[in-house]
Amino acid sequence: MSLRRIILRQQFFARPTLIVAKDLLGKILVRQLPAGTRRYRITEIEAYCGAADLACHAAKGCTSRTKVMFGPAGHIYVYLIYGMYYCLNLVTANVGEGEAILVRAVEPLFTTDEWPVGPGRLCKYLNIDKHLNAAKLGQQSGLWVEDDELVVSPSQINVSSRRGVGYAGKSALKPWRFYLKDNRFVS
DNA sequence: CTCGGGATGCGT
DNA sequence: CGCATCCCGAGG
Repeated sequence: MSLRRIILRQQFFARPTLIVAKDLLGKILVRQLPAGTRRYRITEIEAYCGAADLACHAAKGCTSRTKVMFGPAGHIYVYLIYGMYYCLNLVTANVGEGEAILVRAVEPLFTTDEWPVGPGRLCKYLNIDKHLNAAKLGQQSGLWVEDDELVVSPSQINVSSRRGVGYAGKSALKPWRFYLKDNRFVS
């Protein structure tokens, strides 16, 4: 077991989104709340790749909602979906590109009955809502990502099309969902 | 202003 | 498969 807890900095996220996505699998999402600090392994994510990606909110342009995605990497983009669930995204790539990664599922690294699988449930259990929107990952926001030096090789990653984006035409076919093989905390 | 629909989850 | 529930973006 590890344990050098190295916090991933802005530079980690300021790279091509598909690269960041694969590197993010297996990393540790940390949530710091008054009740304590909890750690979760990232097991499932999706890449959303800017204006040309019709499934990406950025395809609608830089609006009051999407401007966070167009801002600097390493920031948090949270939005409300279906009137009841929040989705957690981590901004990637360069300023102006409008790219981000949706965190869909994590594995709790502590004893719990939580089942933070699916973007809505994940936000529910980690107490993530619109107040975190536009914040920067780090101690200040109580949400960050650590590298525990676990190595995830490409052979341990499964790839598929993204969930719930059938409306996005050709973009819906992009193989931009990534999840850990042999991990039951996947949707 | 209205209106259609959504990066979901849960119960049937 | 239907539905809850509300914000967003498009259009008048």
